[in-house]
Amino acid sequence: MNRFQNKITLNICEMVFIKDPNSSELGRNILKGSIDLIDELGFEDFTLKKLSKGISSTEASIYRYFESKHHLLSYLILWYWGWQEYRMILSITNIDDSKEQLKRVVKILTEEIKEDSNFAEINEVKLNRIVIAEASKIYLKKQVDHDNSLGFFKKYKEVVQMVSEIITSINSTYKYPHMLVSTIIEGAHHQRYFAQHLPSLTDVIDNEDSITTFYQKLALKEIQ
Amino acid sequence: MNRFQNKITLNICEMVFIKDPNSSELGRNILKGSIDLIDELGFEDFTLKKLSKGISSTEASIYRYFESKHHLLSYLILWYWGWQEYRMILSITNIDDSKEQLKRVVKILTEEIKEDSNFAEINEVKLNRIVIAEASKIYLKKQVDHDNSLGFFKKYKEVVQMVSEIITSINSTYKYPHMLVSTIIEGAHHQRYFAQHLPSLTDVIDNEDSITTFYQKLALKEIQ
DNA sequence: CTTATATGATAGCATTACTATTATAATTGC
DNA sequence: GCAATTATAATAGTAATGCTATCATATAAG
Repeated sequence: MNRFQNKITLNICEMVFIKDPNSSELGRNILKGSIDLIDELGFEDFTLKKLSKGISSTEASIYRYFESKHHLLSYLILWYWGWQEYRMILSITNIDDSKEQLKRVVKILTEEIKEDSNFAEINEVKLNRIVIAEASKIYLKKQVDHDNSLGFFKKYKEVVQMVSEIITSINSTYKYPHMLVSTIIEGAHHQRYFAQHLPSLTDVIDNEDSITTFYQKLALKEIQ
Repeated sequence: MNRFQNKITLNICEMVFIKDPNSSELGRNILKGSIDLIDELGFEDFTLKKLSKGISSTEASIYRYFESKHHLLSYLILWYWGWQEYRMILSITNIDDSKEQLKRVVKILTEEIKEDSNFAEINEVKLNRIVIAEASKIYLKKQVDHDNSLGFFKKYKEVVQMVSEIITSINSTYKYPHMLVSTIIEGAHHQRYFAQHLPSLTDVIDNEDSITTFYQKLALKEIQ
């Protein structure tokens, strides 16, 4: 995968930011610093003031890139789904069997990210933890419809759509592809979180990625 | 169900409140008022100051019942799971077939609550919407381990455990009962929310409870 | 070398989440 | 029936938050 990285940039919809954080040193510091700090403190205790200190800048400067901390988190999540889409496409390239495709994309969507694949200033391991713990907070808000109209959830929807199409190509009569896919994605995130904090809500088996195994099997059984 | 209601009270673990809100008029006003207001404004815009105005009391008085607004929400969620546990038990009483039991409890956990069954000051229709939109916020926080040790999630775990046991009685070799159950519960909540706000993440079919149908079938197929 | 642009420094403001103090009303114990 | 306790209200206050506004300085482009 590495040899592609300097050839592509992930496009993030301009509605999420005021000024593209990829266009400057400060912008990239904001991205890197916010990922570190949100992962460390959690989104509620994360503030743009703390971030500005961490990257030796000021609150006012950060506000020239993002309208609010909510927008900043939304950007990170959007970036994550763009990245996942990219990984999914790579992983099924040249694979003809739809069932194998499904297994592979479910793996990508449910596995724990364990290494930082060196995408410039983005630490994917931390970002994955942030998505698990914080992503639902961006849509579980009264402003959801407004944010949706601005494209905040575009990449997430594309990911769901892509997997839904694989499912449909396996079983064209299956009625609930989107429901199944979003259940798997959100479910896997919950299970990873539960495994850490509320283990009685899950069934973790050591030395085995039971979460990925569970959802891969579930998907195939469900659409038969 | 109505004839039971004045005979039982749902016990909420004392760690969640300072003073039992069921023990006084003001306490009951707090419960009723907070359900109305959280449902209306969402949890982030809900404040104890606004609540105190709504129920003609003061912030300081509310703080004698609940340590924080987070504790108040936790109480409401805990009450909800106690109520769901009670409904589940009633619904499988005298039903011998485990598969039928599973269908019934999955229905309870995934269906939309449409009528207020008149449980004193609790409006279950609104509370159901609150659980869907806000419940994950109580555990997606850095304090989750601490809150867990105080029993904030006890009822939720009991509900998951109860369904897991039904699953095990259908198929004693099935490896992931808890994972399946928490996937169904959280999944159903997400789907209800998506149907309203992000419909492309789900598959809603009019005049049919596709969400309940989907999860009932999914559960049975999965554990075969 | 002027002018535009990006960033920094500082201050400020309304709101939030919560605490502290005192006053008053209602209940309970005797 | 009255003192003593307890519950609630009224008010004020505090530190932090999320965000804005202003002005100065550094840098870069034309």
